[in-house]
Amino acid sequence: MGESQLPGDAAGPVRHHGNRHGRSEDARRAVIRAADDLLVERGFAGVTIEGIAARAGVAKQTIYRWWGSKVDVLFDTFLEDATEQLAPPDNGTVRSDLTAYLRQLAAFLTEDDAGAVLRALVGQAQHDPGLARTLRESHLDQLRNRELAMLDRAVGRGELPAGLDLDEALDRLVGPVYHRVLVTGGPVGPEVTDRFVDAFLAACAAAGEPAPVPPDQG
Amino acid sequence: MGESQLPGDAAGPVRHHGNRHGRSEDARRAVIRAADDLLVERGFAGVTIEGIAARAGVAKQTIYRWWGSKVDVLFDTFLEDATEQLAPPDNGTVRSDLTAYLRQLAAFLTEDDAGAVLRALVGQAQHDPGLARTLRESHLDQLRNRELAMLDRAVGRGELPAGLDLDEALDRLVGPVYHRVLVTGGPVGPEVTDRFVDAFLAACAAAGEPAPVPPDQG
Amino acid sequence: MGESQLPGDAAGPVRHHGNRHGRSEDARRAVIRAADDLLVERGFAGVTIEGIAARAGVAKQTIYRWWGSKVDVLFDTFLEDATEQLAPPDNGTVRSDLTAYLRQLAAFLTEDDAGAVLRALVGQAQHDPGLARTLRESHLDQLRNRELAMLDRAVGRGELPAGLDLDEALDRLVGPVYHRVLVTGGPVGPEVTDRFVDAFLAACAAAGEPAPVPPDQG
Amino acid sequence: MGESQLPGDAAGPVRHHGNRHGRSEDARRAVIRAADDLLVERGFAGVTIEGIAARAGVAKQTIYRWWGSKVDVLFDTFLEDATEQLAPPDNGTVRSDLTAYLRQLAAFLTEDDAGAVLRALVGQAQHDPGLARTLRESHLDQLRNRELAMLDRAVGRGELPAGLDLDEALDRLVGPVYHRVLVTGGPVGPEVTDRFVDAFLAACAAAGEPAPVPPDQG
DNA sequence: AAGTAACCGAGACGGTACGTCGCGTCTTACG
DNA sequence: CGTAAGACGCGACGTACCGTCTCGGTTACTT
Repeated sequence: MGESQLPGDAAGPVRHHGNRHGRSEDARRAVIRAADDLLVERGFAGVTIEGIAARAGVAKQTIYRWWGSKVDVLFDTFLEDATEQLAPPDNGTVRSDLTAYLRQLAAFLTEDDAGAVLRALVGQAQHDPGLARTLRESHLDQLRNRELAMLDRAVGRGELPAGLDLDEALDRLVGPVYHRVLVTGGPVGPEVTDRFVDAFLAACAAAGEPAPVPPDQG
Repeated sequence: MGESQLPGDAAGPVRHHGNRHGRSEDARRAVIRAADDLLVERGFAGVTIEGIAARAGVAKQTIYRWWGSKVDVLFDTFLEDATEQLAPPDNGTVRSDLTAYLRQLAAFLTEDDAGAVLRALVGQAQHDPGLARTLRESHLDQLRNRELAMLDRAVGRGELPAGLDLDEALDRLVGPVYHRVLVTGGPVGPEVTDRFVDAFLAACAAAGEPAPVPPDQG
Repeated sequence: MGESQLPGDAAGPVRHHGNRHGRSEDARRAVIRAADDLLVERGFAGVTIEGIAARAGVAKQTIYRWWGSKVDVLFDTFLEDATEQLAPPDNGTVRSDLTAYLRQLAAFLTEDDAGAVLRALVGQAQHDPGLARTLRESHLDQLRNRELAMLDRAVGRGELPAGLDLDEALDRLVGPVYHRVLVTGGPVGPEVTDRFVDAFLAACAAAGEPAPVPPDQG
Repeated sequence: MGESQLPGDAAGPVRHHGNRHGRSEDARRAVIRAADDLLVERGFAGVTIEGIAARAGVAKQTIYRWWGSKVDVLFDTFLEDATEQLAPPDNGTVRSDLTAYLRQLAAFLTEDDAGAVLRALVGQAQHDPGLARTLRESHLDQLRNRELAMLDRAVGRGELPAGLDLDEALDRLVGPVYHRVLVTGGPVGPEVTDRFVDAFLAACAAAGEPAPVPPDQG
């Protein structure tokens, strides 16, 4: 999983074809493109190594040389178009940041091709602990850190209470969105995500004051 | 999907054996049991029709006669042991109900065998819209209705504001739990779920009053 | 093989249907008819117990109750229409008897439905010694005896030499016909079979005299 | 049927191993050998693609890649060991040639493993016109041509009448042998085949002279 | 007239083998 | 040395029939 060895990123236009100078960039892109297309056209089960190879005009061995499985290829497919697509913003106010980000997240998950890939990967991760780990380490953790930074900026600005557990706060924010997308299939339009932000901010505001509803006595 | 036709339904010791009167109850249970065991022991990929058949001492054709796929079998596996396992309680107070339920939900998803099946099904549903639909219609909707009733009781008692959108409220409650389980893999122990309930109640309380933090002007 | 128990042959029109008095004649005929049709329409491989049962509107068990296999059914099929179809004639002269019989045999094997069944059975008998034995004992031996009697009559009339080995003579007569039908697929029209008879008779005639060509000295 | 594409043809140690240059010769031989063994040990019904694959240590797909059915494999099995096994001799005299050849043929059909394969193929050909055609075109016709040449040499030497229909003559010669082997199961030892030759030669001799028995008047 | 027993249809069952698909590994020839 | 090509052993797929079984219904001989 995730054993994809990227080619010489910095080295400029390395672009060979059946030679001794490193992997073929053409082949790499053809594979990723083919995998993406197949996922969108035929769904996860329709993505096979043989299918990718045939569609990309590439030998199976070439795929196995650089990736470990079809999930690995999809993973690169995902990284290719999605890495910077989900950028927690920095607009200056919590409300603005959060509403913007949740709208962006919802749209990404439901409308973007890369979002479809992510859903497929998260789905597959339920069957495959190794993939789950790779997925988190290679992507979700970075994203999460950027999301946490967004919250941290709000704390710095005094918009969120200092003692807030940012991890849990984040789950309370994005959790409902993921839940609708992955589990209920319910709508996640801007009105919905905006209200999620409202509720989140209301809870945070209340947490900074004496709780108006006394805790459970039992 | 979900094309399993149950036999003698409600009552009566209907216990046939492969004749014109319907399917063999023995075979049905052996299949479901085998699928469950295989999922727990070897994971989703380790569940195969051939494997189930061999383990259950049943012919493949018998499985194909009554179920459409391994997912279908797992679905019945899930219904078998989980239908009543997740019962939103009615303890008399919101806080008590919600903390109890979220603890129960988290434990189910992370510790119970049926929870493992549910995670697998939700994962597979990401690749299979038909399964997603069946899963919701056959199970998740009922559960959700019971969950909504739990919230509704709290509204009736005046513990939650009357104008609350219960659907969104529910997503804000259980969403963070599912998110941790399905996406981040973070912990969902009682302390965590209790704090989720705290935050939820705080937000609801605030919603019933003039908001102490003014909404974003932009 | 050949375990078909025929019903009370002599007892008149025994014709019941789901009772305790013996097998259903309707079912028996429907089965035989279905098997015959299937053989002609779809060939030997297209004859299956399930297919016969479905086509005859009969339960599989009914077939297994009275026959042992599809070959057994075909066997009855064959006996039904072919037992008396191949009757070595008694016209008074060898030449007449033999030409008539060989023409009849060739036509039966190549044109008659029952001939198709016989070819199928002989074919199957190559794979199945048990069937081969049954086939000979139940049918071919009787036929052969009638054929031998035909030759014996000719010997009695002095038309064939007294010392003739009738078994070998018969093989020299019908063997070429079977060979063409079963092996080469060559034509076996009346002109051909008539010439076979000519040659046979010529050899027999020569055997009654001093051989004009001296035997090999080596 | 007979769609087996042979590799390196005539000569040269072409010995590849499952690459772009053609099929694996090892696999081909293992398959043929396994099929042969299974036929001899368990009969035609005991020959299955799965059985062959297992015994040969070969994947089913490899068999299906190069052959179309078990009959196809048996066909190659047969060609492998039998092509030159039946060689009509050229000893200089008809009697010598024919007695030798008929003995050889009878022994081949009744004792040789390849003979068993041929019997199975001829049997199967009764159910399968395609196989019948292939069998004739791929093997029997060549053999027949060699047999006809043997007779033709005798005609050239003046040992057989010039006007003889060689095709029919051949059927009269080998037909009785095939008949015994395929139909009656009667013995075909040297004494028997020698007498078949005697009769054949007697008929031919008589055909060259005024017939001592006048033809039928009716 | 009721009971009973043999045969019927239907069809589910545990199996074997089918022919296909995709896996991941391999060997080669080319550039 | 990386590539396209593709054969290989392997495992699982979903299907077709096999031969066995249990069932409820029908019918005609008991009693």
